[in-house]
Amino acid sequence: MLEAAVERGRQVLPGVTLVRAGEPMAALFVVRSGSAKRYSVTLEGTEQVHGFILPGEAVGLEGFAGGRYLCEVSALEALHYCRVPMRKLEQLLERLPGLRREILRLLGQALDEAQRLHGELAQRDARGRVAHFLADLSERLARRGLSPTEFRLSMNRADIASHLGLTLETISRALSAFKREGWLRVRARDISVLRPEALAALGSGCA
Amino acid sequence: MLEAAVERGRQVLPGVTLVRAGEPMAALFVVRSGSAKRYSVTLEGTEQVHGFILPGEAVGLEGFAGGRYLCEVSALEALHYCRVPMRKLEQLLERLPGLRREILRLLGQALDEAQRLHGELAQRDARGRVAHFLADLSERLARRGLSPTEFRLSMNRADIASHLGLTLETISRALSAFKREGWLRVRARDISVLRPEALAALGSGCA
DNA sequence: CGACCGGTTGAGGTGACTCAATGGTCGTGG
DNA sequence: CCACGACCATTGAGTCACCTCAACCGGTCG
Repeated sequence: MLEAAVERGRQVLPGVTLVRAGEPMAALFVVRSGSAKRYSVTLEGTEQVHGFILPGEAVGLEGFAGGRYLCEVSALEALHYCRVPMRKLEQLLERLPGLRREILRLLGQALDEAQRLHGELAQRDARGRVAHFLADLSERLARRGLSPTEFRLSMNRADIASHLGLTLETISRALSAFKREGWLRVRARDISVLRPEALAALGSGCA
Repeated sequence: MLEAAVERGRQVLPGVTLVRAGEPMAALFVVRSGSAKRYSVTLEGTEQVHGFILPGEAVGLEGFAGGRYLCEVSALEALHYCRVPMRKLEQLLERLPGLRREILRLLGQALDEAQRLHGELAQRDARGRVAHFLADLSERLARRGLSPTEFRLSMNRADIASHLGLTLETISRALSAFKREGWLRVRARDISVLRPEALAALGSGCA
């Protein structure tokens, strides 16, 4: 049943917006490949990046609050995704207790993630935040079977800065510092993690 | 059916912990009166306050992530609450599509709230965060029919500081500054808001 | 070749933190 | 009734991390 409801094989180019804040929540999305950024636009017109979406992750969950999406999501790379229209989703929730639990789990996880991020911003300094960001990215990539030590950042420094509540210069300086200390190799957006433990330590706890 | 499932009229004294991180998620709580703080304990043993719970608000939603609570919740004042055991909740979700939507809405709102907080921490300075905190509290109190301009903070400065990613001295200084400028009257935990517009302006946008 | 965009690096300013002292309020016990 | 201590809040002085502004570098595209 679930299989039948999913619309597969859609794709978009980099820069294309998947969902817009304020639009009615017509469907739930899951990214199959590529990556995206989730952000909102403040009253002053600046972007606030709330997070980055990797393969296997869901898009549009905040829409459950009021039937409308609350964030914009736009592709950072060429991106494949599938979508489940809300109509069908509601019908399926009626019949499949397992799916019910799964959706609740997804929402709970999103909440947990938001909470962890809150803790980071509230407690860590710039280097700690950047270290945590890299460690987190690394772990999420590994979970999808990709290399946790060699990867390419699909977002620019300004996006990372917005997400972490810093400036792009500070991001750049933190990366340079990690490079200088031999923890990373950095070439523009290509990252090689040489000492994952060092990052993890800075990123979660023993600052 | 819903009525029958709710266990009513429970109460606890200030300081008592309602749920603990790591415990199996046995029930969903709703606070009827009083207030509570939601926090997690970091590896170093410090508290990170994630939010404050007012009457009419739910406790324990993050538990959906993995069947266990992720935060501690403890009462700041004498507190009345009711609870819905998870067993019953699952049965009800089977039968009541309205309840299903309601739970999803609650989770979506929690996500929205977390996201707004993220924006605050990432973009605003100390005064802006404190102003937003007060404006938000004021609005939530008003929604419950309480005075939006005269209230008593049930949490201490350290809890506010932890929540906003600041120090307690900075909270104190911000409140004193607002007092000096004639926006507030502050006497220990008693707050009178004299110029709500000024707070709202600082708290959301026109910094 | 030149313009542009994203990223790096430097110099200087400042807002928030740290550390420390003072003040207020409440509950307890003399 | 007052003395005392505990706890919370306020205020001040000095430091430091991050921001701001600005110059520079290296690709890429016309």
